Amino acid sequence: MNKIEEKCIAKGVRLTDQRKVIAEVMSASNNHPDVDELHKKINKIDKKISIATVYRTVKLLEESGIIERHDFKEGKSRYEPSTDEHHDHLIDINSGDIIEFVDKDVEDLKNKIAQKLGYKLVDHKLELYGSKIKK
Amino acid sequence: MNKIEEKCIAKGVRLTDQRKVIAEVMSASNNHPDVDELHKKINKIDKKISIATVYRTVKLLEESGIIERHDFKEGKSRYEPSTDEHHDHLIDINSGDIIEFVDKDVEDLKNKIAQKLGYKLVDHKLELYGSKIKK
DNA sequence: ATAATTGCAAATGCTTTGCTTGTGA
DNA sequence: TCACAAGCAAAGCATTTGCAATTAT
Repeated sequence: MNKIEEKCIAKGVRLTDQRKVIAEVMSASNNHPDVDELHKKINKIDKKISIATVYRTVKLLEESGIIERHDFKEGKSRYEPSTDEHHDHLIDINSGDIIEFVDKDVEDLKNKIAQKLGYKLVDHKLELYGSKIKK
Repeated sequence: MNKIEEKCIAKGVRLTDQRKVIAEVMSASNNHPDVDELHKKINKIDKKISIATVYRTVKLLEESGIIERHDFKEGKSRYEPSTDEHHDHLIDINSGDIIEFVDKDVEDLKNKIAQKLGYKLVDHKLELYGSKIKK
């Protein structure tokens, strides 16, 4: 059983056949798929799962904190399994590749800034857009 | 003449009556309006300007670097006049208020991280979402 | 003059939803 | 059993676009 299924059980999210397939594909993906990409992969396993179900499930999983949604500079959302440690993203503006990174200094700064402004930090994102430096 | 009109001339962006009104409203706004809010204010000055023109103009101005688009966690874009110095945003999750801040440490860190990952930084954004701390 | 711009309405792309049928606990 | 989930098609919302008429330079 994959991580996402486990978390569904832990959170009391009902596991249907469709959700199991979605959980499986989502767990196996490491490239922040959008709903359409997800749906295509899912349909290779079960042709009958509709895109509406993918939308509903992805929303449910996000609201349960099991996966995370990102809105990079495109018109659509991308998803990834939640991780224990917060990380940020660098998006390659040429290839579209998404690189994850963790930076403690950034995390500290975020909190410090929010506090200075009189706010409790609830969520945050740092996105870097760049082009590869040729060696 | 406002800053946006000035920049249009500097960049060779043709100034139509409609664009002058849009530039004026955009210049006067300090709260990151979305296209609909913009259109409503514009229509108080000139009822005949269509929302399609607002969309086209806002896109043109953004591509010319005269204004900036932000996609906060809503389904729509918000705009603000470009500034000389880069700044980031803290969004009040309760009121929707947007607070701008400049933090040199953050700017330095962004560059350092991109460089470490082998990228030249082209664009970047840090968004903090928080709730006001009661005093 | 003429290439660019506008307004309108229709089209788009992503996402959500109403409704009926199916199903997991 | 029965509240919840799925499939389908239709609707929703922000944004873009084709086209004919208008306008800035």
